This record gives sequence, structure tokens and C-alpha cells, in this order.
Amino acid sequence: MTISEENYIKVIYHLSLVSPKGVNTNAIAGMLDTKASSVTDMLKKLSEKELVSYQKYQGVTLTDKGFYSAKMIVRKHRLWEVFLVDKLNFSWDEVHEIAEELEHIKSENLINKLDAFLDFPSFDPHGDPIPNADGEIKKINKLLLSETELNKEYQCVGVKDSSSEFLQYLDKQKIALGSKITVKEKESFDDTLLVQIDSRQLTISNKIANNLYVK
Amino acid sequence: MTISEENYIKVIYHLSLVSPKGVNTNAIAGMLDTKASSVTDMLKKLSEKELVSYQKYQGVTLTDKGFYSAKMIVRKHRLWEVFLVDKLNFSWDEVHEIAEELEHIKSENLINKLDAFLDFPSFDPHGDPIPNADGEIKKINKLLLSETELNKEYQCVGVKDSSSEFLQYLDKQKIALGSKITVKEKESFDDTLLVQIDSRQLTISNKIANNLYVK
DNA sequence: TATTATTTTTAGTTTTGCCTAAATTTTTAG
DNA sequence: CTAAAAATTTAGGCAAAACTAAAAATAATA
Ligand SMILES: [Mn+2]
Ligand SMILES: [Mn+2]
Ligand SMILES: [Mn+2]
Ligand SMILES: [Mn+2]
Repeated sequence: MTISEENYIKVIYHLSLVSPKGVNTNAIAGMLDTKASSVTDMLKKLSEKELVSYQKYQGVTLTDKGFYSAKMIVRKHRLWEVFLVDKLNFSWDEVHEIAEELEHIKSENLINKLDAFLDFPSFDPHGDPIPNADGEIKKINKLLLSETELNKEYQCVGVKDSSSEFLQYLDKQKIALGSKITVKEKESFDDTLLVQIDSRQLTISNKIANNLYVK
Repeated sequence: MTISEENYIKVIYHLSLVSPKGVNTNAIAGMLDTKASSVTDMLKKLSEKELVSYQKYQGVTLTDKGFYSAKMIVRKHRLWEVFLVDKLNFSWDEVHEIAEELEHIKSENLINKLDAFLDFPSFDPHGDPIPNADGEIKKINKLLLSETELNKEYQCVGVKDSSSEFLQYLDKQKIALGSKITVKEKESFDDTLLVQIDSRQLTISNKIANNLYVK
């Protein structure tokens, strides 16, 4: 697979988690910052290689082969992110871009040795699960902060939006994966939350609450 | 710079250490396993970007800019090789191919953090010097085993040929960087050497002696 | 020096991945 | 159910990086 093909497969994977019936051409184009006509061209090629099932106008899904390939790319991406944060002391808002390049390095041996070196982590720095060498993914029951019950203690386990702006906001508010969070009050007018984080009180907008996973 | 451009610059760098007057089109083609006509095309592009000085039929040399770029690619290649051997437990004959890919990862920040993580190594697993962040290279006075004096103790510091066949031969004979080597006798007919390595006696062909650096 | 031989460049194609513009199909609304 | 809107595909092209074949320049040699 070329780097371009890998990027398409990965995007189709991510989109198919949301629309399992079939992924739209325009959605793919949007994620890859390219044009729908280019996507159509690539879908034909991926279909030829039996990485996706594609009938024109009907959207696209991954074949088993494509699904496995996608998970291996995601595995590489997330393991490299762990390496960058845990070993090289990058902060969690700096690693995504670099991992976008590292995920295309070809050696399977490399990624398995990296996995061992990192002690077989199950989650990346953003709380996303890391597929193991067989493509199996550990699921956890997480929910958005906006969906939690009042006065019940949760633990922060991930982010939905992993843009550096959002991650830097969390850093500024000293909210990290592992932080204990309890929603004390919910303002019905705008869904703003009054929360207790570790031992601090904080007011959190609905937008934030919709992008923070807890369990 | 594209990956292809980087590969050309790196090859021109290596060849120009041997032929500083100017590197031949065919020599470049040979190293990159491509055709002379493709090289000519690329030389025009690199010249356009002021990475090389090139006049047709006259061979090519790196500009200061090209020379610095080349050293940064070599720096990345060799640092990644150190990482693979020291941290991921690859053996020294397995790392070159993977480093050929890793050397094209773009972030300067990444490579400087990797450098720090590895404790600023000066030499890679094959004994080749690693340029620092400014492009400076630590030179050592090394010579080939075939050029040594009889009955004088040397230390193995590098390999000229770093093919896996040669490296695996050295592993088999338990010759590693750091090994103490003394040439006891030289057979004048075929230049075969009788050497003492650490505490063992060994007969070594001229071909081997011409590819092992000592100091 | 004149003539080969070798090296290098030019000319013309190919493939990959992308683009714009136009045509087609599907979906949504009236 | 039809007409407009939206989504998707086709057609035709472009740029990068490779190739082959042929031409031109340089180097080697008789
Ligand atoms: Mn990421
Ligand atoms: Mn991540
Ligand atoms: Mn190498
Ligand atoms: Mn090396």
C-alpha cells in the first residue's frame, strides 16, 4: 500500500465507525482535504485491490482485509504517540502530526518491538484504544461528561476532539486523563456544568463537556 | 524536500566524500538503482532549488545548503539506527532498511528529542559518526585492519561494508565494535591475517581486513 | 588526430494522485 | 410525482518521478 492508499483506508475506517452502512465520498474528501472526484478515483483502485467494497453511488465499506489493514495503521499511529509522549517527553497536543508520518513506516517487526518497549500499552495519550498485533481492540464503557449523572464521581479517560486547542485548554485547566470529575450542578439554560475536578471547582461549557470522555 | 529529493541529496553527499571534484550521473544512478536519464531530470530540479551546483556533462556538487541538508538526513538515519539497536534490541544488521524510511520523518523537534533520549551518541551501531544538530561531525583516526602494524593492539571501531552478510559474519566470529585486535602474522601470498581478537586466535581473509576499521 | 567507446542529456511515454468542469445519479421538496 | 438540489462520477489534464530510445558531448585509444 502506498502512503496515500493507507491514508484513505484509515479515514474510511474512522468514518465507518460512525456510519457502518457505508461511507460517503464527500465525507472522505472532507477528511483528506481533497476533492470528491479524487476520492472516486481512489475508491476504484482500493476496490480493485479488494480493500473496500464499492459500488458507485452507494458509498463504500471496508473488506475484512481492509479493516485489518486499517487497524494496523491505527495501531502504529497510537503506539508512536505513546512513544513520543512517554519516552521523548512530547506533550499530548504535539504528537498527532508526527504520528501521521510515523504510522506509514513499513516494518511489522519494528512495531511489535516498539509495542514491547512501551510495555504493551492499551491506550494512547488521548485515551484511544490501541489494537494489539492481532487487531483486537480493548473496549471500555466511556461516556461524555455531558451525559453523566449529577453528584457521581467519574474519572477522565479520553477526549473526543483531540485538536491542540482543546488539549491545551485542558492542560490550562489542569484536567488530565485520570482526573476525578464530579458534576455538581447543571445550568439548564445553556447546559454549563459546575464540576469538581480533583479538589478544585470549575465551570465548564457544554462544548467542553461534549468532548471529554469519562467512566 | 520530497523523499525522492532527499534520497538524491544523501547519495550525492556520500559519493562526494569519495569524489569531491564532482559526482557522476552514472554513479548516482547506480546507488539509487535508477537510470541516468532520471538522474539528469532530478539534478535539474535540485539545481533549481539551489541544493546542488550542476552544469551539464560536468558532474554535480552540493551547495552549502545541500551539504547541510544531507548531513541532517544522515543525522536522522544514524540516530534512528542507534534507537533501533539500543532501545528496541534490533541487531546491527537489521536496522539500515528501517532507518532508510525513518530518516525522512520531518520534525526537527523530534530528532533533537530523540538525540537527547539516546544521550547524544557520537557514533551509530556501525561506527559511523552522527552529525550534531549544527551538522558538525566528530572525526576519529581510524584505519583498515589491512593497514595495521604487526603485533600492535588496536580496537575495532567500525565497518566499511555494512551489508547484513558482512555484519552477520562478524557476529558469527564474535567480532564487535570495541573488540581488541592484534595482527600476529601476515601471509604474504594472499594477505590473509592471523589475528588475536580479545583472547581468541583467528585467520582473517584480506577481504574482511579491508572492510573492518580499527584505531 | 581521427575514430570509437562511454557518458550524459534530450525527447517522448507511463503511472500515480491530484485537479476542474461537465455529466449523471440520487435525494429532497414542493 | 415532478423539479430542483445535492452528491457522485466521468472526461480531460497536470505535475512528479520514473522509463526507453535516440541524440549529443566527452573521454579513450589506435
Ligand atoms: Mn493522533
Ligand atoms: Mn491519539
Ligand atoms: Mn544505515
Ligand atoms: Mn549505520
